[in-house]
Amino acid sequence: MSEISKAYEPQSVEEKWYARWLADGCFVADPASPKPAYSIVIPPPNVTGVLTLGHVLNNTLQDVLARRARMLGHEVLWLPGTDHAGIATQTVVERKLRKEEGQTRRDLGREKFLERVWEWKEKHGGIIIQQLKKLGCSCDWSRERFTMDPHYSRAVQAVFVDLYRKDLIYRGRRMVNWCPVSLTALSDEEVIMKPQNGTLYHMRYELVDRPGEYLEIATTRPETLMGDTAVAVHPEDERYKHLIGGHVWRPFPKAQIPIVADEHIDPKFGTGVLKVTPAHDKADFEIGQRHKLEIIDVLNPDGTLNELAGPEFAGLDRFVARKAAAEKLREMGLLIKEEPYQNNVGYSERADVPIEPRLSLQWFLKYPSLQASRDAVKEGAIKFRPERWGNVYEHWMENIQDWCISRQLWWGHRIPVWYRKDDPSVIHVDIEPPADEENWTQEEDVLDTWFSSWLWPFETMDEATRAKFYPTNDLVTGPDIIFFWVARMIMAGYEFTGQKPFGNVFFTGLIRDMQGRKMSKSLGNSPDPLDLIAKYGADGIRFGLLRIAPQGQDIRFDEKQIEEGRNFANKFWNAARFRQMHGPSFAEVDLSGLVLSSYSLDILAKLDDLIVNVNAAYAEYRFNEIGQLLYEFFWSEYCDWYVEAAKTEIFSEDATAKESALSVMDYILNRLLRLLHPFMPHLSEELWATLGYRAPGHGKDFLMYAAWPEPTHLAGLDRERIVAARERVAGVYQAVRLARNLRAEYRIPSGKKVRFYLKSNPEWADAERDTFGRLIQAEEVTIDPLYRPAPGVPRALTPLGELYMPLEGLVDMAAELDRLKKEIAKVQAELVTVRKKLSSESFVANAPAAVVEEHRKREVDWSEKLGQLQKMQQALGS
RNA sequence: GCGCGGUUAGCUCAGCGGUAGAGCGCUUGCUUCACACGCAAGAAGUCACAGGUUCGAACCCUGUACCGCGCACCA
Repeated sequence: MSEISKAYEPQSVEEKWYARWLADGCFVADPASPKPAYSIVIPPPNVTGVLTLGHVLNNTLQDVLARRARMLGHEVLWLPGTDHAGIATQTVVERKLRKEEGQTRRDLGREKFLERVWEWKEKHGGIIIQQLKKLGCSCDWSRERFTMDPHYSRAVQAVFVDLYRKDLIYRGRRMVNWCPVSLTALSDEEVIMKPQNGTLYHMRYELVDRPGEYLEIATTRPETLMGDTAVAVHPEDERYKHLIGGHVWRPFPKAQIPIVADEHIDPKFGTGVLKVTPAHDKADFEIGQRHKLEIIDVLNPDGTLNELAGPEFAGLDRFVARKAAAEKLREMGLLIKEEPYQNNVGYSERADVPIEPRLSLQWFLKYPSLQASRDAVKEGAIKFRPERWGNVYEHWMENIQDWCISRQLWWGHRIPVWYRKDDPSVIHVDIEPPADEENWTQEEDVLDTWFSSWLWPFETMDEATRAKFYPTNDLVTGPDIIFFWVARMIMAGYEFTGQKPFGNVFFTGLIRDMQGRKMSKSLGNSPDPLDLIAKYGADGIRFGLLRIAPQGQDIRFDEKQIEEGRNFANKFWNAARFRQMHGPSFAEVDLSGLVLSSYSLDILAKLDDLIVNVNAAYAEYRFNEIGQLLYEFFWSEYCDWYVEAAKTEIFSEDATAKESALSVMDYILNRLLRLLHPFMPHLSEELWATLGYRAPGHGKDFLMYAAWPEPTHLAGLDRERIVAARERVAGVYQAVRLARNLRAEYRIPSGKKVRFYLKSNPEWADAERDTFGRLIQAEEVTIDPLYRPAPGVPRALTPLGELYMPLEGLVDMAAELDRLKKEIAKVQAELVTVRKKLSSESFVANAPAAVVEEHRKREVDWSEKLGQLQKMQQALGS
């Protein structure tokens, strides 16, 4: 046991233990183990990802669950890995290519480009995995998976083929969300509605049959009018009813387009007339279908206008074209007015630009196993925490639309479909290409990334692993991906394994900044967790975050909270250091062999309560409460009270008493370190080793494999004695508080030793005198049942007896009288409140006996206090 | 528009039917033999508002206001 430094320095300790755990294979899961299984799969971060505070919270929670499960004797699998993240990764590599080589992916060609992406992935990908290790995550790294591992890729394709054969996958030309930057279709979930300040243009189209008469139309998108193939009004709209069936002139390219009637039109909006552009709006497309309208697509995939828009617009960006079209209308005298207007526009989640509804040929999936998936959550086979997310899930499932699963990207799982070169309507759908491959061309598109991650809980496992560890126990994730990932995993689980993929889903809250804003790179309000780890230690950030992370509630991040975690670690460090200073610790303590002080019995009983409460909080995943419980017990009960009280024994000449107190400290610290381990693994492991503790565990020497402590209920000890001891300790502590109060009231400097007189029965008060005196910085506590205080000596009525603190003329008496007066008024007010309550018949009749009893006691206490104060007032006044 | 959260001490948050709690910050005093990343004492809240249920409400019910989120959306 070497001397340890005053302040905890986490960096070297954390590195050391992480390396040892790894070297010893502590995180490796054994499918052949006879122990009961416990498993979690990590929500695979993007390969391009770097650690955010969200990840820290999320993965700390998983680590807590995994580490506790190990201590409870489970064989634990925490399966890590990363997601290939189609668009994100492709974008990163494309950007790099453009910047460094001035090339586009098309310059390289598909194969060469993909080689580059893999190269990038090997070199820069998965930084986040290294960062998770810094956090202390106990993942089984030997099983790290990637959603484009060869096995995994095959599984993704097999699933596609399977669903195709079940008629759940089909190809169709439909309106999809098109991202003009990423140049791919997106699913509905990848579109975010944002309010936009735009302009509502009022324009007019001339009636073909009635030259000189016009229909007034309001639009936010004049640049698409070249694709208009009708105008629509509500069939019952009296203003326009007579015009239905007629035509108007589309100004450019000039053409006659019909006036149709459609229920979809809201007569109250704008002018009640809608220009119908079936190629560029979902609703318009549907109107077009109903009225068999022509579809004129005037946009290129990249959001510029094409030649169908006319030579003066072709090539213009959609937003430039908007102004140009409005300008042209103005020149033609067709623009009536422009007004500022706010509407909601769908944005591409990734590229952060407005998406374009676009008609294109895509692959779609009818979601499988919907019923089973809905029932699972509704009936509790899968439990969402907090439960309210179940409603969100149910609502989405109820209104679910087919999933557009094809993406016009290169990085991803290529769709296993081949078209015959001589007749593309003949298709081959299989994992394997057709035998005469040269006569076929493979589908260019890849699959949506989520079409691979929805298999994550089981396709990451081989058969033996799955037999042992699937279904997994807990999933920890953010509610923002409930549709993207959670719901789809449940469906995939039932569809492909016939089972739920996990039993519990714990949704964390979002971490926000102090202004309540989402953390984001562009705002620059997201602190780098690695900086925080360097500054406060991984255990500090873990504990700090866990303590403030309530159940599924958003969290405002404040570095102060992390500081608190670090301080807690430091306090632990010093508590261990204090223990270590007083000689070698006892690895295993048998309480029944010791003569225990009242203080020891009291703290041991509190430890039992702590274990019970911590277990109860774990059962409900109330992590913040666990943190709170540990903090309070350790800091306040153990350090502030027990250790301070036990110093009497520790510094005494009585070797037996000293050993008893030190043994109890070992007993407590031993269990406390185990309880702390999931939250602060490195520090607890270090102190476990420093103090030389061992515990009956699960075969390995590390704390991380020590058994989870159980409450003993102080078995084997005399119950009555415990009760009496605890009562006495409570009395002493209360007396200490009152004495300290007295000192502070009279502004006695903390360091000043003071003489106290205790008018009390010496028989037992004497036994606690040393400890009592120590706790109140007494020069001496004189116990004298016959003590006669001089008039006006400040006193406190304590459970130990009347305590006096002679001031020896150091205090200003006038100020003292003044203070007493105020105090008396306060006590009188309290008395009134209590008496009022007690005089209420209904209260006495209806409230539980214990509550009434407490009020009675309070009444007695307050009146005693009042009498006492009044006496003091008299004494001082005279 | 529909739904879900939130509103408690200066700040961040616990509490969810029986005298309002923690950490930070603030005030006062402490180089007390583990710890100033500390110790001790303290000030500080009509628990958003209005009704209701109850002997009793921050907590349950009904509304209102404001903040946030999700879903759906009208050009």
